[in-house]
Amino acid sequence: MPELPEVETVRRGLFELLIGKNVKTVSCDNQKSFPNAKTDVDVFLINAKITNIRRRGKMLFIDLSSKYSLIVHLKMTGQMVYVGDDSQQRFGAGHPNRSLVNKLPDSSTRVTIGLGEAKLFFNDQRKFGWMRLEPTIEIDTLDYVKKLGPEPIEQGFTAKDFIERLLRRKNSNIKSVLLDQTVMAGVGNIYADESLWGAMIHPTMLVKNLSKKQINKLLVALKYVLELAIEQGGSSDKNYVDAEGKKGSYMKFAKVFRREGQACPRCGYEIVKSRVAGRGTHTCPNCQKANTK
DNA sequence: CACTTGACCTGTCCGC
DNA sequence: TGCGGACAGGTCAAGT
Repeated sequence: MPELPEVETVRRGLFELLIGKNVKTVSCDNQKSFPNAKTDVDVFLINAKITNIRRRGKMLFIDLSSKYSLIVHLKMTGQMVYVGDDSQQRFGAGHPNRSLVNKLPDSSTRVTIGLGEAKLFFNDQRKFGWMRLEPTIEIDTLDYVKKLGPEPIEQGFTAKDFIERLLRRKNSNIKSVLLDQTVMAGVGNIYADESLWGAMIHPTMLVKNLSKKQINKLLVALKYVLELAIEQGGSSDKNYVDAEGKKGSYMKFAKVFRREGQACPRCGYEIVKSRVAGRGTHTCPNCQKANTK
């Protein structure tokens, strides 16, 4: 579920809520959600102070004064939800978040981190997500961090870089390359479909058959959708919520994602859903031609 | 090497 | 109303 904009939204929320807080208790009810919990938690997590919250691709790093960091991957259905003393006041009576926050922990809660009066819940319905405790200084050397490509929206990521990265897989279809975290980090199914629509490129087009102009247009479209989605607090098609339990509103702006059967906002043709790279894929068959060039 | 499939899990939705 | 199957935004391993 959560892609770069969703994870970034969670990061910003956690940054506001968690910095300076001390971890007091940790409970984990699913071993796989926190594999090294047993061995390291007592020493490096309990009584540690939270000093920073960072993001890389779809991963979160919660840095601690113990020189360890909690690395979190939300995968499809993960949530990091903070509930403090003031959570009830923050959301007035009748606000949907008030009841959501009230219900935690729930059946999807895998890890509960006690922070004095407040609590941080790692919820994950499908149990694909995980958190691990690792020495902060070693994060960049971990295989699953090291292999990540650059962030498409970082300062200094140019069209030249983009072309160079894409061409590493020139014989592949463009959608699977956008989803490849080693090419670029952070793009998932929603923003792959949305950016390809924006650039009027069919997802099955091979990278080598794209013109330079099309690739430039794709980068502009990709940055646009990612930045808009961050502004909108991400996309909540289903499970996703931010650090306060709020849903994101990008889906209101989505042009094709989950809009099969509706009219393309650009040309009025009916949006279709197909399968590309093993994923549900949404396109406008008129704006995005599969076989040009 | 590139691509597909299945696996990891649970919940929901759709058709019968 | 109940049941079975398909499907869901991520990633990895294994197979073709």
